[in-house]
Amino acid sequence: MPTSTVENYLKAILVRSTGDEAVVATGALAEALGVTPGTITTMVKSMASRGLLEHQPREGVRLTPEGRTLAMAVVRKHRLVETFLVQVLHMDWKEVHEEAEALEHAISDRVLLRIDAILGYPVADPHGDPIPSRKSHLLERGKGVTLATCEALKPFRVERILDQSPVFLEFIQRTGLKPGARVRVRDRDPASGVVRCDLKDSEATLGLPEAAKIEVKAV
Amino acid sequence: MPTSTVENYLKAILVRSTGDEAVVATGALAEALGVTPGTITTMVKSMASRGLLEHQPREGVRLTPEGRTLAMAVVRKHRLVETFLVQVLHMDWKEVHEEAEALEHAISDRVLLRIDAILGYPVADPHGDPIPSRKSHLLERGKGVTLATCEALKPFRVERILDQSPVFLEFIQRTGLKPGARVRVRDRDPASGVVRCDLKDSEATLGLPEAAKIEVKAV
DNA sequence: ATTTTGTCTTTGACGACTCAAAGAGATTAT
DNA sequence: ATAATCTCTTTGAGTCGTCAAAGACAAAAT
Repeated sequence: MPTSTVENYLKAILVRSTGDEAVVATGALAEALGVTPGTITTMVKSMASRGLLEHQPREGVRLTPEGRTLAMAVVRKHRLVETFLVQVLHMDWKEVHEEAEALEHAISDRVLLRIDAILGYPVADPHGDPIPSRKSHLLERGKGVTLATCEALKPFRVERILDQSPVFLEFIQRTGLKPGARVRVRDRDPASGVVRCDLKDSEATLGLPEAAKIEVKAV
Repeated sequence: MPTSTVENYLKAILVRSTGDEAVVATGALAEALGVTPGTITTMVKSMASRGLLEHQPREGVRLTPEGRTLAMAVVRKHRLVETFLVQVLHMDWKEVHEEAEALEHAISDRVLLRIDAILGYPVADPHGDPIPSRKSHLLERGKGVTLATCEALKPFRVERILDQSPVFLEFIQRTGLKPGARVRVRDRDPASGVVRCDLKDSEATLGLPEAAKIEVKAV
């Protein structure tokens, strides 16, 4: 039974391990977890000795199958809890991320199953992030189509919000760019870095980096 | 913000501090928390220096008003969570104690308020234990009327189960002696230590120490 | 009054997690 | 090629919660 610290390390590595190599730099982890680089080195060594990951000094870190499975379970818990807090406890979707951050380490599999059942086995959380199934070993990555890259003037639907920070979610809330919303890019100006979108009966203006955090799908 | 260990110490002291003096022996805590006496001494000293309790060496320990308030909040969380797990998640009431044991340290006040509201501000958990209100500073003690002491042949109602251990709850479940059940003591034999009770359409036989763990109220 | 017994405290140590600061490797710039 | 820079690792130290074992105290027994 990993401690909640180890669970957080696993989760941070998993959501950052992209593509084939799936190697994550220790510096990125230090940044993400808010600890000093030395702390990461120490923890990573101990996790490696427990078989949760492989550590190539000065290269980075890669989850073993076991570490990956554990990490997936944590992500699953987190996203199911988020969904539960919104759907059943009617909490504000801007608040639930941090609540789930604590709860994900305290909830047993038994309770999680009940939650899953009550929610009707959802496949995505309120931010549009996919909820891994119980046996899944793959974390679906974003397809890469976002408001920063999608074709202009064609209709899309917001699929997923790739940034959980309160300020950004507050903006999403304000503009109505939540998962499920219909959206069309009116124009995109690389020079000024501004994207203008039309929604059902409103419009939104945002910067390119922010647009890249809103994944969309053709509709 | 106390750690979950400190919260457990506070809770253990609170539920054991009876009557006026409200002094708890450190040995009782060691027993209850499953740690060695030396550990209790160490923790108790650090909690005393934080103003959560007073420690009379070789006498015992007494919560300060601050410690008491904190402890009440933990008990409140525990019992609300238990109630939630049974009523909303439809979990078996025999399982919820240990689940709540973990969850009580991870749930924010915000979430707790939602839970409280959804449950309709209950005043007792599934075992009949009173749920302290948000500002309450008193932990209601058992009135002392139990199946071991109540008048025979008169009708009573089960009010509260004073033992949360799985084996005992399993017995309660089996016999139907759950809070709310109507019960009448047919006879009590001090020589053999046996109490026989009638329920709605069944009967139950139990030992005197066990009968003392079932609080009842005249009806 | 002295010994025994039971309970509580002290001491030294350890594992998990963390930091600050110094050191080592690798990459980029000059 | 050498220096500068950036990133990562090492080292020494600290906190929290824990244990085992040795010591101190007080109440009960003789």
